[in-house]
Amino acid sequence: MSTSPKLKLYEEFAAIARALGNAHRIDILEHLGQGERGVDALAAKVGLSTANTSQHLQLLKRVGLVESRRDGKYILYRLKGDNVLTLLGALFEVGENNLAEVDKVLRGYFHKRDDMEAVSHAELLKRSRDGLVTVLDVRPKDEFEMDHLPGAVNIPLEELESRLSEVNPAQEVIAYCRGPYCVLSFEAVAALRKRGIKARRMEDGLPEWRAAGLPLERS
Amino acid sequence: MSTSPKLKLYEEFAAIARALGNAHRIDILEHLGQGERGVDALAAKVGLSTANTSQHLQLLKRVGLVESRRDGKYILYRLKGDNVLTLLGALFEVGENNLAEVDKVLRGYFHKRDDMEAVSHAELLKRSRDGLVTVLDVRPKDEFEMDHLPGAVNIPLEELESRLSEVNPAQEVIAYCRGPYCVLSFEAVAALRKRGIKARRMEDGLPEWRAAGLPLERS
DNA sequence: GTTACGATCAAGTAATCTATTGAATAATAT
DNA sequence: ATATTATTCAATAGATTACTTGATCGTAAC
Repeated sequence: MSTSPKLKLYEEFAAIARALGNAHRIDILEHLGQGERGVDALAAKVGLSTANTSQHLQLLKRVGLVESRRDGKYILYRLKGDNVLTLLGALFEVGENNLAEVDKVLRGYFHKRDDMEAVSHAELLKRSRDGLVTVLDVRPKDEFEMDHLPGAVNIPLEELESRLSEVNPAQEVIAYCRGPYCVLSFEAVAALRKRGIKARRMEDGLPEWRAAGLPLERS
Repeated sequence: MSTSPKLKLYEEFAAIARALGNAHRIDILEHLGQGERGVDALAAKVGLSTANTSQHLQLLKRVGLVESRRDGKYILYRLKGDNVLTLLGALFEVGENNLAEVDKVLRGYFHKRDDMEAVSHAELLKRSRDGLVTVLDVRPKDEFEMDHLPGAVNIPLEELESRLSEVNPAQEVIAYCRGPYCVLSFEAVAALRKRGIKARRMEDGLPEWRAAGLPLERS
């Protein structure tokens, strides 16, 4: 059995899986989910050296998870198609359902995920259109500017404390962030609630919103 | 930043991905998709030593992709929930769409996949109920006996040549197998067509059929 | 041209993964 | 009890992976 064609195929699939087999690369993919990024910018976001980030990106590219284009002296990387997000979603779901460790981290750190009943895209859209809620984008300013939910207000998490007056305390706040496990929105909801402001999280993040074909704004 | 909680979480997800990062383990998962199996039996199917298979299985178990139970002196492993199949499906899809290598193998070996327009579950079910087609299960006898599509005929691929007379040449044959990349059904369709018998493949395999909640038979 | 900057490459080290071997358990059959 | 069969454990060698460092290459600005 000199490597059957099936195994050859599986070897290719396994290579894709291996590419997902590193926490930093998953982090990189989440950031790319926000939109195109250059290597250096990404490196700063994920806290790795440029060279290292470049290598991770090349690996991801080799297995077809991301693609790149040159823009002047920058090389911009982006996710290659929506099925990458689907794959990540499937991976997260298995983890959340099948791995006790994940559950522990979620419950322990993320202040009990279920407590913060997540708001679905549909509900957010409806209540936002009716003017019933404040949609809060807690990502850094540069990410917000590239793309955000329609009508969203941007207060990066670090500034939330100091800019609390900008939030209308009479309305419920729905916070969102990069993805389903982005810490920022969990923290934001917790902080707002401590101030007595009604707050919930959107069920996932901007990339999933975009993948669902829902409208976006750019400023 | 002493490993943020997000990275800790991603590390768990990455561990799951790494578990999928080996062709043999994907093979094992495909076989487990057929149903519960003991270690030795599996080892024989996937062509690995018992010890090695055991280790792979334990790894898969550690990350929540499979679970096990004892039955007498056997320890039976099975997939842990349907989302594992979903994850595999997502992985396959990314590979098929984004990786040129995969496409090459598919076209090269599998006699041009698109040529054999795959039959959907719904179409198979309908045409089978109307008695218009022969549903052919080309997996080994033991797998067939555990579970198979209703009304399916079992002729393992190796026996197809010699048992060709059992196939009604007036009807179209729909062959299926273990999963979307199971070689057997591709081969079977090719062999049948060479004999002038109309034949197509089901779009994927038995595990996906079961996961879709469609009826099964046991003999 | 020269300089600056973003990105990649090449080489090296420590850590991890794969498969093998042979020994150790665990349950059943005699 | 003892033997048998199924599975796991422990130790190991060889391959692969992650990250660092410093050199190199491409493009744009001066």
